[in-house]
Amino acid sequence: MNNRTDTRERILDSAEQLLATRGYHGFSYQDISRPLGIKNAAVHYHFPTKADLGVAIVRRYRDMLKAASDGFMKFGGSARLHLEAYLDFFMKEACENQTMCPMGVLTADYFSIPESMREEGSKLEQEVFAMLIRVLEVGREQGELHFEGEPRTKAVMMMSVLQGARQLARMMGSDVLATAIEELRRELYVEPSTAAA
Amino acid sequence: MNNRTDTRERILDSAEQLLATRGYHGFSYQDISRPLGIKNAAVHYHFPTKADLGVAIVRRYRDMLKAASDGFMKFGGSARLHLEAYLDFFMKEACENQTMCPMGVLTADYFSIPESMREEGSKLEQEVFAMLIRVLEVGREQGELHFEGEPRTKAVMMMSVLQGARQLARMMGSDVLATAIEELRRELYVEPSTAAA
DNA sequence: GTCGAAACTTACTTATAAGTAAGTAACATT
DNA sequence: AATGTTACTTACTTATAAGTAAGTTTCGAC
Repeated sequence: MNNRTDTRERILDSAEQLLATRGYHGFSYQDISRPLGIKNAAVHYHFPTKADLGVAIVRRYRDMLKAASDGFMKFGGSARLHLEAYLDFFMKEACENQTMCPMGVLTADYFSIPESMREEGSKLEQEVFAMLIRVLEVGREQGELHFEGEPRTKAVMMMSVLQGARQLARMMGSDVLATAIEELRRELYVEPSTAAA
Repeated sequence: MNNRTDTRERILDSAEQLLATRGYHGFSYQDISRPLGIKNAAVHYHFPTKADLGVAIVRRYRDMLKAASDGFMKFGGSARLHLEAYLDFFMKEACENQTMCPMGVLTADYFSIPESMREEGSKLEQEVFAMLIRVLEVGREQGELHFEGEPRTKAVMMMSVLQGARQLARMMGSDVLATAIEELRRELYVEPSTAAA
């Protein structure tokens, strides 16, 4: 059982990395099995089809995000700190291996991935979106975050910027993502000039 | 010669569409040849390798953008109208067939496309980026556009939002992109509140 | 009317992806 | 000590992608 979980988990780790780097059609079972020193069919044992594997990756990512978010709520949970944690995590993940945002992968390959993966991706998207909106709402109430208009609109802008910048950074260099995140922080944290003077 | 150009151009049209819909690894020469009623090898005649085809698609897109931008300059060319033309074009292209932004495709598949395509993509990126920065600079001087900070930073944000929102719209629906573009316009066109009251 | 080049088609080859069926080693249970 | 289940491996099959070599048609120039 220890061994079982181990191999399964290692496959998922490797596949997640490959998916985020090369997209759904950009890697094969061989790319997973060879570096792990196992056989192709071993991967099929744990994940009969590539669709199963894809779904499992997204599901695990959802679980991880949920756990991280829940864990954060337990510590008082200021909206600003919650957001900071997310941005730090996002930035670190992006810079370490130049991967795409998981939502970026899913939307890029959207019309060529199995239906089951699309469904799982849709759930992830709704959860991330809901989380962001919630943080923005609470943050504004707490006076920690500042923005005009609907939280939903701001959430759309933030998700788009993060995903877009992370992808652009692969081609243009990581400072593009750093610039974008810095600007997002500035917009949200600095109070509008009405309070000044 | 008429016929030559015709088939070549039709191949490019079809391949461009496929690339923007399914990514570089998501389509094959068959997907191109079959609907056109030609043979697989006919595609290879015009584009010996898939890398050649990919490069040609990006190159043609660059040429098209350059022509459109140049054409716009001839008509007086207010920065705001130039930007409007680009946003309209972008929105229309996205909504008609739920394609990705060309830069989105290139960055998503970045580590699994041929080197030659990466180089061509890099040129496209620099041109789009330069164009955007220029429009922002001129627009601010003309008093048509309003934003804080460096034009480069604003350009990074805009490119990221456009690319990110266009991809997210494939999963979440086209109103996400509409919302994002509307918000971009609002930010740029509405003067900051210091001028009011 | 023939020659040659352009624009293909026919008919392959080679590699790889995804998946399966049958067998085996280890270990856990009764 | 036999039995079964888990976690694999070996050895395939099938499909498809990418590319190539050689032949064919068309059509304009000479």
